[in-house]
Amino acid sequence: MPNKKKSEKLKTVLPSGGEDISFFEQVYDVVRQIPRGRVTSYGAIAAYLGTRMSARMVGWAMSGAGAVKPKVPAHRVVNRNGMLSGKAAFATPTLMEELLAKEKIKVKDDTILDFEKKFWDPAVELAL
DNA sequence: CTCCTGACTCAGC
DNA sequence: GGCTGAGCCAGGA
Repeated sequence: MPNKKKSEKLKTVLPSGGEDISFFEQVYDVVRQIPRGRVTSYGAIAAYLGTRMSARMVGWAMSGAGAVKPKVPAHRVVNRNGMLSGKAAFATPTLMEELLAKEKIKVKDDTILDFEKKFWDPAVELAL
């Protein structure tokens, strides 16, 4: 079956230094490390990767989060406001909220309550 | 090959 | 204090 590495398509042009992983994989790696009951923002991940302004790429990387394995808890990633901007990208627009609810995360009006309290900063937790 | 859009964010008005 | 524009990287038409 002609299918082995879909990520190969996402092959990046990262500077030759040893890092062959793409920007997307870096995002996935960080997101997978998000502990249960915690959430983070695209900007935080982007900042952790060193590209604060490329938060869009982070969100976009999440577009393939459901297609990449192992599974990426994209539902724990929201925008800077804590709003579930990407809920529409899930199987169902309510799936994201449900998943968060299972982690004891309260969501009101598509926005995470106590967001800053449940906020998980990779730059701090991972202390890179 | 060029143009546009996209799960964002910041700065300016 | 809310809206608009610009910047970011990458992929699809």
